[in-house]
Amino acid sequence: MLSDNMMTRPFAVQLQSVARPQCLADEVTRALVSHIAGGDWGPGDRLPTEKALGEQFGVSRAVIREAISRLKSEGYVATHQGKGAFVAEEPGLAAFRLAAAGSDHVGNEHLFELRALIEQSTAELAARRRTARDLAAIRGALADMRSAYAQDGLGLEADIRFHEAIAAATHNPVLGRFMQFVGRHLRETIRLARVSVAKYENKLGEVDREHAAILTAIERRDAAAARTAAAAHLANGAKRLKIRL
Amino acid sequence: MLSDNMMTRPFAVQLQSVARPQCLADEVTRALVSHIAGGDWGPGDRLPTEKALGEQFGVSRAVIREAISRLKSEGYVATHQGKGAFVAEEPGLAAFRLAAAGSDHVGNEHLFELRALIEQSTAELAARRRTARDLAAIRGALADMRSAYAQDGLGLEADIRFHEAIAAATHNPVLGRFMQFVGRHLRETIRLARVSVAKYENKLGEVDREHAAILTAIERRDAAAARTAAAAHLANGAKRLKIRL
DNA sequence: ATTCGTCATGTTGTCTGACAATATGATGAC
DNA sequence: GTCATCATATTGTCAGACAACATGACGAAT
Repeated sequence: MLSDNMMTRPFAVQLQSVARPQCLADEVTRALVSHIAGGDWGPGDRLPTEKALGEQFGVSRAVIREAISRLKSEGYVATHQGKGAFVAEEPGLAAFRLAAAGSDHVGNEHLFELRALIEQSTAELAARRRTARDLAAIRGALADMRSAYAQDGLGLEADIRFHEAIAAATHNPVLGRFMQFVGRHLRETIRLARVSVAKYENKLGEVDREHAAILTAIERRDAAAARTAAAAHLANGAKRLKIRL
Repeated sequence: MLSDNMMTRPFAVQLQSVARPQCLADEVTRALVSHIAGGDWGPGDRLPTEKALGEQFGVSRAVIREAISRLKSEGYVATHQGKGAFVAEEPGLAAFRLAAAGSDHVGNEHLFELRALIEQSTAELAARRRTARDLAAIRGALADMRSAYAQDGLGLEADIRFHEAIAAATHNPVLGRFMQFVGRHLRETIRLARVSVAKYENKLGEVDREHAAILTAIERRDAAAARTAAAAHLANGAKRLKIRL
């Protein structure tokens, strides 16, 4: 990687592909991560010095430092002044990315399935733990969604708030934040589905009934019913999205 | 944040707390992230120029660039040569961290609960989709664990392999990698529990029976039983860890 | 008057060199 | 042998310079 012809010197023409890095630090970061994830450098190993890496990649120390700075914040390496940079015991443990270190994209069906699983468990937990406040937040989001429907809107933002309010009702902050993370990654997917459902199939009533069923179960503190209702909602959502699970 | 007295110049003594930054880029990164997460700078807003930030924080442009480089790789900002750095539409969406942007640590009970939820769903899916190969991998890990028991070991590494093999059997790469992520964060917690269980309570047989129950359910492709068995394993694990859920 | 090229300015991207702070081994005094 | 001292190597930081790009102002050509 990083072949000579594109990295010899500042003048890297490289006008072939649409993907133009435009940032040497990106390239170097990718290269270093793949070295670590690929096992070339194992936990505890010392990386080459910044000077050596700079010469190897044909870039200045500043670029190398930017790349290593990223590796540090992602938990791939730890540096010690005067000693060097060392691969961490559990490289990459600091942050989770949906796309694996090597590949670039993740199939929507896999992501949607992950969301479906979490959502079911979240609904179940929310039914057990929701307070009156939580319930009010969930009801409020559902009401906003209905207002949006009435005004010919999609209610996408309220939809997301609805699910995030349920996640908050679990009173598990990590769970809540992860739901949020996954949900927002699916946001565009959800939006497209919502458009087609609303405009061409007129199934917003169906979606609303599913949401109402979840809310009712959470109101009644019926954990099993909440899980079932969430599962139904997500399964139908997958159908509407033409995703097969 | 980053009050003047600690960032005026290279000579930042600051010998009060145990947390010694030792890296200005860390500090600047934290400050910038908290500005964005805190809403001071909203999506689409332009950040101050690198020069201005450098003067504001009392550090050189190189440090600012390292910090912004991290923000870019975490999806907080996007930069455009000649224009500036702009807050992303969905700041921080690129990576998920267990500790929220502001706080530093996450309670083990919350993390363990998240793992328990995922593990149940994972076991259920694995029961539906496992191939013969998957089954062999799971069996192998369990066998290794038993060998470790017999040799007076803890079998911790085989334990982790057991659960990761189940995750792999779902054939959902995102789910598998997330399980791995959470599991490794809990590794130390699990290890401590395993030590106490093995040495002082002699309950390794109990653990083994729970693992075997999960395996059997997956063998039989009995999704409901797999979920139940996983739930029981995690609930008992919580007890052994003295975590109340 | 409009359009277009040119220029000046500001910003990010990169390079270079220097020094400070820290770790490590070698050297030498005791 | 022990310990202080020094030289060296490496990361952390600073400073200045130039390249690449964006933007608006200005003026010439139509």
